[in-house]
Amino acid sequence: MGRSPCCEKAHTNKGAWTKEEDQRLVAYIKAHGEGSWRSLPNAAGLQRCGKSCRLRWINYLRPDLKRGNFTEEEDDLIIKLHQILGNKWSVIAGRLPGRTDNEIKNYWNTHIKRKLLARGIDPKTHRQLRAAASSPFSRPLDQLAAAACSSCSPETSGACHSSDDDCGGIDLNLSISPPRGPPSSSPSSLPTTEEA
DNA sequence: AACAGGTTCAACCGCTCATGA
DNA sequence: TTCATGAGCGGTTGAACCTGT
Repeated sequence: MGRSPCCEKAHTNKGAWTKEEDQRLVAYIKAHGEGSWRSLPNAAGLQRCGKSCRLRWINYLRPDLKRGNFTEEEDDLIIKLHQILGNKWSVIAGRLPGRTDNEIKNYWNTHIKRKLLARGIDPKTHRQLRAAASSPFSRPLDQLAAAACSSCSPETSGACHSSDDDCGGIDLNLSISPPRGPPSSSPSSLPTTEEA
C-alpha cells in the first residue's frame, strides 16, 4: 500500500549470482567500501537490487567469512545464545566471528532444531518436552545454562544474561557491536569466485 | 541405473527501525 | 513532529544436491 519497491524490478536480475556479478560487486566494494546499497548496483554496473547486493556480500563474498562446518563449541554457543535471545540471528551472528545471520539461521533450522528435539528439548522454549523426558540424550538446556553460569538459576537465567556476566567461559556481553570489521581491512584476502 | 523423497542453503520478500529533511 | 527514504532483520521459498530403495 503506497510502499515503493526497493528497486526497479523490471531491470533487475534475480536468482543465483554469476561469477561476473560477484566479481563486479567485490571489485566495487574493494574500491569504495560497503554502504549506499541502494545506489551501489548502478554505480557497480549491476542489474541487481541493492538489497540483493548487500545480502550477497554479507552472506557469501565478505573476506572474513569462515564457511565450512560448525564446531561443537559453535553449536553450544548458538544454543545458549538462542535460549537467551530467541531468533535474534544477527545478534547471535555478532558473537560468532566469521558466521552470518543467514548461515546461523539455516543451521539452526536444519541441524540444531533436530538435535534439540532428539534430546527431548523444545527448540522454541528450550524446555524439556514431556514425552521425551527420559531420552538418554536429554540434558535440559536450563540445566546447561545454569551449569555454565553459577549465578543463574533456570528461572532467572534470562535476566542474568542481560548483564555483562561471563557465563561458562562465554563472553555474553550482548551489547550490540558491529558484527564485522571495516571492509577495507584486508582487501587482498577477498575470495575469488574460484573459491566460491 | 533410475527414481523418489529428504535435506541443505542461497536468495527473495515484506516488515520494522533509524535517520535526516 | 511528521514524513520519506534507506538499511537491516527474520521468515520463507525453491533449486540443487544427497541418500535410500
